[in-house]
Amino acid sequence: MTTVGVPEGWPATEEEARAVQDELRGRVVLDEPGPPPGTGTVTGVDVAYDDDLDLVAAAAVVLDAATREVVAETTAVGRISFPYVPGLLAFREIPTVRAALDALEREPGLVVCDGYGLAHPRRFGLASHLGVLTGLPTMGVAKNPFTFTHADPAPARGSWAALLAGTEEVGRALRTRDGVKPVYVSVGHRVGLDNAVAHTLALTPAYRLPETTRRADALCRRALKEAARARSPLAGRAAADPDRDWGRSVYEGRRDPVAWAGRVLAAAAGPGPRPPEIEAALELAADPLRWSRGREVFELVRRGSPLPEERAPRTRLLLFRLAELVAKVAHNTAGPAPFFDHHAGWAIGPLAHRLALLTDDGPTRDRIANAVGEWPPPA
DNA sequence: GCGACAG
DNA sequence: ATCTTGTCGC
Ligand SMILES: [Mg+2]
Repeated sequence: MTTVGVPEGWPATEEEARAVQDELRGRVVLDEPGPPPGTGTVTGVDVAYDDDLDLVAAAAVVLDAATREVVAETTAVGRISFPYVPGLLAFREIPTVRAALDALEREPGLVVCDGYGLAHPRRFGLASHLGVLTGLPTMGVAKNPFTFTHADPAPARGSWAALLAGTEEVGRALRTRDGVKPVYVSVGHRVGLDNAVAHTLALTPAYRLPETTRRADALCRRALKEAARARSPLAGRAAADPDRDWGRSVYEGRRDPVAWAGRVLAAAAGPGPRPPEIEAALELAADPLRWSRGREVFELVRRGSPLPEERAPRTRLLLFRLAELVAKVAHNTAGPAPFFDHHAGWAIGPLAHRLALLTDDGPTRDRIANAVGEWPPPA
């Protein structure tokens, strides 16, 4: 298992990500038929997430194309590199998927992705993107329809209906099992559509989804559980927690939770130079007109925050956590659904308390206590 | 402007 | 994707 961070220069906004797609889309190769089904190897890639733990796990499983037996498999774990935005899935999945592919000791052959390739608003879905970045032949098999409408294919396995963008066929809804919901096949890089459909049928001897994605899906989920367990061995328990109860009462007693959270963060950050992420959270909290941008600030803070196992100063880690909570509370107050955990604000008081106990500076400690407004009863 | 929207 | 028990159907 390899570990990866967010790549240098990785897009941080939707605008940047769309620009990257427009830049790279010209490099897709669409005039190669690609490897014939049943020859060489086929590898499935897939990703599983735990957004709360900021964890992504990817798997690559190489199958013998003729026998469909597993001949190699790798996993990689990384941080969340981008939020899920329809049309920008690749920016969320690719860094960790690439790490898993790079860890392979043998050539992957044709790569089968869990999602779309050409059948994408800008003709540059996950499979296309991965193909351009790796040079490997790629195709996409999606479980759900996306942008393009299609007729319902006949009930027999092998039947299909075109995914049409105007008059252009960008993919096919393909029935892989009799009477079962179709999958959605589109080409990625260096593979033709007929060939992609043939591969999909060759990979679905028993179930709706290709064996490649079934195996990669199972493996990356296992890898995610393993990574989550390694990070917090005690996760999963829910015990009575007096600190949490106190945090709840402090938070819910506030007239203006967002401004309060901002003042607590300001006190905890102390005077002097502050990391830009903290600064952003402070500016967010200070201006009600910005609260609806809480989600973006949350993502900014999350990207900049040190990993729990990193040997960064404890206070710095907690400060970033506090900034995340400020952004969450702001979003929950003014932002559009979906909301963060409704109880996010409950953690602010206890977190500030812990931070205060860790600071050597007496005045800062007092300022934090002051900003919070009350202090937990001694245990 | 509103809703839909791969994983 | 993820949260989760039972339940409807072959
Ligand atoms: Mg997937």
